[in-house]
Amino acid sequence: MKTENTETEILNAAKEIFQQKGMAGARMQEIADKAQINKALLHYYYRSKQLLFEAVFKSAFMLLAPQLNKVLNDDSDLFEKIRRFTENYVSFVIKHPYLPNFVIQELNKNPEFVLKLQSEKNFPSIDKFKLQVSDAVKQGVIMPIEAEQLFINIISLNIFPFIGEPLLKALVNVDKESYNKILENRKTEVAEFIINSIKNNKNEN
Amino acid sequence: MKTENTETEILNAAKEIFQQKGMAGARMQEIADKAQINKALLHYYYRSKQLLFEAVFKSAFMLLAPQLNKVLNDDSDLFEKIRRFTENYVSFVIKHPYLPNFVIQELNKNPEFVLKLQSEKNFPSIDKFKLQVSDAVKQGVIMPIEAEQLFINIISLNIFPFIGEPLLKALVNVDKESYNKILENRKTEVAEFIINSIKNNKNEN
DNA sequence: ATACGGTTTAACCATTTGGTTGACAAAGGT
DNA sequence: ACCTTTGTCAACCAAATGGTTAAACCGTAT
Repeated sequence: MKTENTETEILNAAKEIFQQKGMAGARMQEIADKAQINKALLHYYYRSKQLLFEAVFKSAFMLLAPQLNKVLNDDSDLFEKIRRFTENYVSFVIKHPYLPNFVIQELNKNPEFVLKLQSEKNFPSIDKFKLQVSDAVKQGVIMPIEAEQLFINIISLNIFPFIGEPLLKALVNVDKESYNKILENRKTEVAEFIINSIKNNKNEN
Repeated sequence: MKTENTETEILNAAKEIFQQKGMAGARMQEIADKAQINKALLHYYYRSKQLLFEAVFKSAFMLLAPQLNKVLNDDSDLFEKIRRFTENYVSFVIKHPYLPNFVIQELNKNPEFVLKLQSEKNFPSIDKFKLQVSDAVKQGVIMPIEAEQLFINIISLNIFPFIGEPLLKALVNVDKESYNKILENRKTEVAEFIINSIKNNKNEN
């Protein structure tokens, strides 16, 4: 009886395959091979491809959510928060290289999926961040900007370089190694780029 | 004999299906249905799913490339160029909503694809942009920044809000209509955000 | 030892899917 | 008129694919 072990073995194999090939491109047999078990076991534990996929997807999102919460519900100072998030995010994605792309991609092909996620307890909420931004604006720490726009900017600058890697690597015309250096530099560059844009230079208090 | 017409009819149908469902998710029968022709005709004109897909992909990229060239090889002033690009890009994507996501996605699943694209004559090159940025830095118009980083920032801020729409819409917690308003505002907001970040305030010459 | 529960497998099944074939129609040249 | 080329289709095919089944396996409680 390996019981519990097999189930997670399957989930791990499924994560790899689904995240690399997507729902449509993944093959149940390939997942079974990677988990080194009989294909029937996939159905024994997860009933169907759809359900196995949903387990993988939910698990992936649950890994991503706390990352996003770092920008949204952390209590630290706005600038510090931006710095910490941009620095942490790179290391996170290096550990899970296919994850952001996977989540984005499947969400695009299945937009109603988001409803299931939103009902989860720890789904990130932007409310606290909005207050923090409007406070910073009122106190003259930063130039007027809508929290939504700032949030979208932060996320875009951090996530897209990974999702668009093949395209950007070709456009910037560098090899894998140089691109990784560029990404490494972004750990600090992006935060300064953002802060530089929003900080209010007229008030030096 | 409708000849020439059928071929483009197929390509148009294939574009829609492939861009929405990706290579793996697309079905030849569905493309034939959308083109209102017999499935055998798909193979008569394009031999295989792979070749039909490549035709669609290349055509999609050829639409995207000139957009990117606007940032790279246009002769206008740096700030003006950034403003024009961010403004134009939104209208472009509204016309081709699935296109950027499609290109990014298939490039991720097929990174060697990029080689075929790079050999094309009008593949965007960053060289001119690099010169322009380093000149602007030398002349004190903008703060020191590497052209590659600036380029990645511009592209990220403009493309990601579309690719990540389902995710961002949920995180920012707004409906389709409000999100579109946010995107509309970004036509100008993004350019100012970028320029604000890089422009040198100390030299007012 | 035996019976029982959950676990695992090989073999199997129905459907889907990309691709092919052969007949036939519609021009177009001679 | 007749033959060749091109375009179109219904029917067909083999392979792949998600899913099922019935039997075997195995630890454990009786």
